[in-house]
Amino acid sequence: MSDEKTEYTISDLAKEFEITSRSIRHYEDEKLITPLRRGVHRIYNARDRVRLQLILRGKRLGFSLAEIKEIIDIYSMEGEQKQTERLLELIKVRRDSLKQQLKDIKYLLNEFDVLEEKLTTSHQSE
Amino acid sequence: MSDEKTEYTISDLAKEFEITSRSIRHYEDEKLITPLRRGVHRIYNARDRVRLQLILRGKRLGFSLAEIKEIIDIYSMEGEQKQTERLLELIKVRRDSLKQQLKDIKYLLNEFDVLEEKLTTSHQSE
DNA sequence: TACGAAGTTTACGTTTGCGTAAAGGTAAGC
DNA sequence: GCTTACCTTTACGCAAACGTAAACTTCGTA
Repeated sequence: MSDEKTEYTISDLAKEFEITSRSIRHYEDEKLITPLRRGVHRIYNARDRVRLQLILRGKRLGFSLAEIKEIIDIYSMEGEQKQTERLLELIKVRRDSLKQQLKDIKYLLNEFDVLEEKLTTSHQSE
Repeated sequence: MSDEKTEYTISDLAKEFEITSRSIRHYEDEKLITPLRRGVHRIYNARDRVRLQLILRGKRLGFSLAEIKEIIDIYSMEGEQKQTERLLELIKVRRDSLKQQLKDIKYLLNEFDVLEEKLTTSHQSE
């Protein structure tokens, strides 16, 4: 009845996302994720798991861990009395960057289409 | 009547793309671009300029220089008798990666929309 | 309770992508 | 020929993002 699962060990998450435990500990060193401790062992919850997903998504997009931390911090501050203006500014910058990436991707995908077309048709006519 | 311009110095390109000459030389060290030489000086042509654009596009997408070289090599082999199968395979891998990035970007852009909405309306109601 | 699997900290090593001198060669204009 | 701006190579430096080894500790279970 609970949300899927409520607790994970470091190797649970490492396996699920196909990364090393070392990486996860590194993200913790860099303050991107802060699991609870049961004694000396790290205990991750659903929230931590979502954070890890965000980290990996950010990495796939080419963001540095510092940038990802910035983005994650935006999320963590939700519904706060923080500096709303600053948050909106951060979002704007990030959004512009992502939109540029969108263009780049569409350009490359199109190039691939053209190239593939060229390759398969020339292969056909032999 | 020719194509825009036929020759560029290293600083021409550095200025145009807002990077350092050092970076361009580094890309050459890594075999991503190989300009002609007039004596000891590097001379870049339109083709080199396109390559540089591809390099920067790849970087914006988070690819490593090694990966970008692989992509560029695909282009350079166009219309050859190389291993067509291998090229199609490389394209497929790259395309899958780009499509994943597309998903990631759309996800984040949507999150930003939601977050911005939340921020501006709550700001309004105060 | 003894063993093996998995977890922990500490710390040095490695790769990538340039930055940054150092020490000079070259080309254009005066 | 001298200055100035720009180019060259060589090479050490450095931050980021982990890899990897060492030397334990802890937990499940047989």
